[in-house]
Amino acid sequence: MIPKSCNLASNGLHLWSYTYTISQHIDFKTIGEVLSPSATTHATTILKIAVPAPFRKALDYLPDAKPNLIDYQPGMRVLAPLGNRKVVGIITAVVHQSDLNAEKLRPIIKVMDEQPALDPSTLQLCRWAVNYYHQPEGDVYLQALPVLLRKAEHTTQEWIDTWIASQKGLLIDPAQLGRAERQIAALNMLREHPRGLAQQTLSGLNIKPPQLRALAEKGLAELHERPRHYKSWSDQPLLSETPFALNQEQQESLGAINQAEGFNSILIEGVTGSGKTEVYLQAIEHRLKQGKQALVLVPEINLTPQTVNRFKHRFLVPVICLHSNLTDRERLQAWRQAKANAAAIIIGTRSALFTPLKCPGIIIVDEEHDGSYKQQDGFRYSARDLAVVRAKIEKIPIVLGSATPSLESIFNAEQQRYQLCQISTRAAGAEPPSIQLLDMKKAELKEGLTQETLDAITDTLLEENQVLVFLNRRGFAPVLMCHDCGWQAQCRRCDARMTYHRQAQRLHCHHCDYQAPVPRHCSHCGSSDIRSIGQGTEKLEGFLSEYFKKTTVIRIDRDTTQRKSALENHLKVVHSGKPCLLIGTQMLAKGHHFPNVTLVVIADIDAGLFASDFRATEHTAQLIEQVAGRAGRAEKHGTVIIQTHHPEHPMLQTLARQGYAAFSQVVLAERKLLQFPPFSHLALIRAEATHADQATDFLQKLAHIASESQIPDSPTLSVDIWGPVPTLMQRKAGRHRFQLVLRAQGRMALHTMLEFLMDRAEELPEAKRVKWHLDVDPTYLE
DNA sequence: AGCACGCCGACT
DNA sequence: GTCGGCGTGCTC
Repeated sequence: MIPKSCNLASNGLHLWSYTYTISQHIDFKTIGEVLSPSATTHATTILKIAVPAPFRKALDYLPDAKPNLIDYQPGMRVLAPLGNRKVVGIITAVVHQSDLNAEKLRPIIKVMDEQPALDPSTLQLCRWAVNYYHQPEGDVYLQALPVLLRKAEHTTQEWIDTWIASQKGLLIDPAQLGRAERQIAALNMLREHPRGLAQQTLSGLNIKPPQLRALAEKGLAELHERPRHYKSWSDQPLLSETPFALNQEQQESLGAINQAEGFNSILIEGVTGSGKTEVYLQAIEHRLKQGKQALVLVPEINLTPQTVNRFKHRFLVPVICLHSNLTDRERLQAWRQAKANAAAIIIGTRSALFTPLKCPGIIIVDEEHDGSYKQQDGFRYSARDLAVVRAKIEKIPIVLGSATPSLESIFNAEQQRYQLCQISTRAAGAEPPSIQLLDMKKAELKEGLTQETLDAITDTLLEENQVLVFLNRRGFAPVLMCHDCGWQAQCRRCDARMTYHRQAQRLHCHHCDYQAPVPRHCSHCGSSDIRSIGQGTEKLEGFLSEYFKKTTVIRIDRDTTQRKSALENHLKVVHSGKPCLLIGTQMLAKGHHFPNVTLVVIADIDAGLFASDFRATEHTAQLIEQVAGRAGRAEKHGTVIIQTHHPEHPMLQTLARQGYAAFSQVVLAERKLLQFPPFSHLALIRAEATHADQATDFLQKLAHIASESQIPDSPTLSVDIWGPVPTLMQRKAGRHRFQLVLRAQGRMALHTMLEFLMDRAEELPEAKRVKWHLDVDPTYLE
C-alpha cells in the first residue's frame, strides 16, 4: 500500500512515472547564481520558499533528508517548518547560497507532489506580479493555487483507491476460499482485471470493501493508490449549434483575433447588444479547432447561468464554470481538469485568471472596464492587467471587450499597444436608445421624480412596455434627521450617516454593517419630530406602487435578493414580458437583458458628477451607458431619461449627444492636463489604526524615507509624494484611515521607489502597530 | 499570519 | 490561588 501522502523520497511502490525537462523549469533569475564561482565550489542546495507569512521575500531552506532522490523544481509545493508549525510553501527558486548563517537554515519536511503545482508560465506570472505589485511572495504564489492546495492535506494529483490481485491471488484456486461466495466473486473479478480496478468501480459491481479487505488479509489482494488520469477533450466534436452569421464589423473583429499567432491584444469596443459574445464564441471555436483551450473572464455579477448556458449550448466540449458558490473541493476538481486538458473552456471571475491551462489558446476578458477585476483586499491585483501579462507569457491572443472601455484601455489602443476593433451597430438593426437630460431645477418633485418623468412612465406602461428606474441607493432614506434641531443619525464607528430601512425598522450603516434601532426621540434635543430625508429604493418602491396601483412593481437590490435564487424569481416576472416597473441599484446595470424595457429612468445622477475621485466621471459615464444599454433591444426603441440639476454639465452633454467614445476623448484630455492615469502611474499606501496618530506617524515616516531617497534633479525618476492625507471617510468601522499617494511619470521610477519603500517599511516598528497595505494602480483614491 | 511568552484582572 | 485577556516578538 502506498501511503496517501506519497513522498517521492519514500521507497514505496511507484505506479506512476514522472519526467521533467530541466530547461523548462529554469528560473532565469538564478542562472547567474548557478554559474557564479562560489556556487560551483560549494554545491549546497538552497531552496527559496514562499511561505504563508508576512515576509516580503521567500525564505531559505535546506533540502530534506534524502536530497539526491529529488529534483527540486520551482513551482513545487513543499511542507516546511516555520517556527513551531508546519506550512505549505512554494519553491520559487533553487540556488546555491544563502544570506543567512548556515546554522539558521532548517531542512524542509518534504516535497508534496511529484510535479510542480505551478507550471512555468504561472510561475512567471507570479514573479511578474511580485515585482509589479510589491506584495509578499507568499501571498502571490499561494493565491495562484486553489484554497485546498494551500493546505497540507491535499495533493495536486487526485488519488484513486485501486484493488489489484496479488501474485498469490493470481495463482490460487478460488475454490480454496470455501463458502465465502462473495470473496470468490471478488477475487475472480480482480483476476479478470490484472491491472487493477478502482474501488468505486468495484462497488458498482456490488463488490464492497469488506470482502476486498478480507482478501487483502489473506494476502490475495492489495490496495494501491493510483493517480487519476483525465481524458483529454480534444478528440471530441466541437459544436452543437451553428454559429450565427456575423455582420461586417463582427467579421473584422473576428478576423483580427483569429489572425493572431502568438501574443496580440485586441480591444473590442462594442455597444450593448452588438453581439460581442458571438465574436468571442467564434474566436474560441477557432482556437478549439487547433486543440487549444480558452479562458474567459467575466465580472462577478455577469457569471449567471444565462452566460454559461450560452457557451454550453454552442459547444459540445467540456466547459468549466468557476462561480462564487463552488465549494473548495469543486474548485480543486476544476483546477485539475483544466491543468490536465480535460476541460476546453474555463469561464470564471477574477481568480480564474490563475487556472492552469495545458494547451492555452486564447484569453477573453469581457466587460474589461469592470471594477470587480481589481481585488480590493490582500493581494490587490488587477485580473484584467494580469491577463494581458499572462497572454504575453503564454504567447496567445487576448481579447478585451466592453461597451464602455476603461480609459486605460482606450489609451493603450491609441498607443498601438492594443489593436482596436469597433462594433457600432446593434444586432438585428436595433436603434441605440435616445438619451434625454431632464432638468430637475425648480421642478416639483414627487419622491425625487419630476412630473415629466412620471408621465413618461405612465405612457410607457400604457404601451404595454416595461420601465426600469435606476437609483443607486439602497434602503428607505439615506438620512434620518430631527426636524427641530437638525440632528442626524450617524454611524458610531464611521464618518457616515446611517441609512433608514423602514421594513426592517433599523438604521443601517452601509459602510461597516453596523445596525441600530430607530430612535423615537432626537438624542440631541429630545424632539420626537424625526423625519427621513432623501430617497432610497425602498421608499421609491413604496411611492411608485402607490402611484401606479395596477402595475407590478419589483425592487431589486441587495436587500431584496439576499435569499438564494431570489433574483432569478424576481426576474421571471420581468422576462414574462408583462408591463411592469423595475426599481433597482447597480445590480440591475449589468449582465441582465430586458428586451421589453423601453424606458430607463436614472433618478439621480448628480452625486456621480461631483465626487472627489478622479475616476468618478468615468465610472458615472460607464454606469449610464450600461444602464441605458438595458433599454430597447430588438424591435423596440428605447429612451433614457437622466434626471439632473446640471443638464448643462459637459460630461452629460458629450455623453448624451456624442456617445461614450467622444466622452472618453474629453476625459482623456482632462487626465493629460492633470497628469493623472493613464498619463501617470499611481500607488497608494493606506494605513489604519484605532488612534489617528499611529497611522499618520507611520505614513509620515514612509513619506520622509521616500523623499530622502529621491534622486535630485532627475525628472524621469522622480516620484510625487502626497500626504499623509485622511481618506474620504476618515473613520470607518472605528478605525482612522490615512493614505500616502505616490505618483510617477514612468513605471520604473515608481517601482524602484516602491521596492525600496517596502523593504524599509518592513523594518519600521510602527509598521507592526498599524494595519496597512500597498495598492498599485488603485481604482479609487477615496 | 499564527503561535508562544508574559504580565495584569475576575473567577470556579 | 488559576483562567484568560491581548501587547510583543519571532519565524529561514
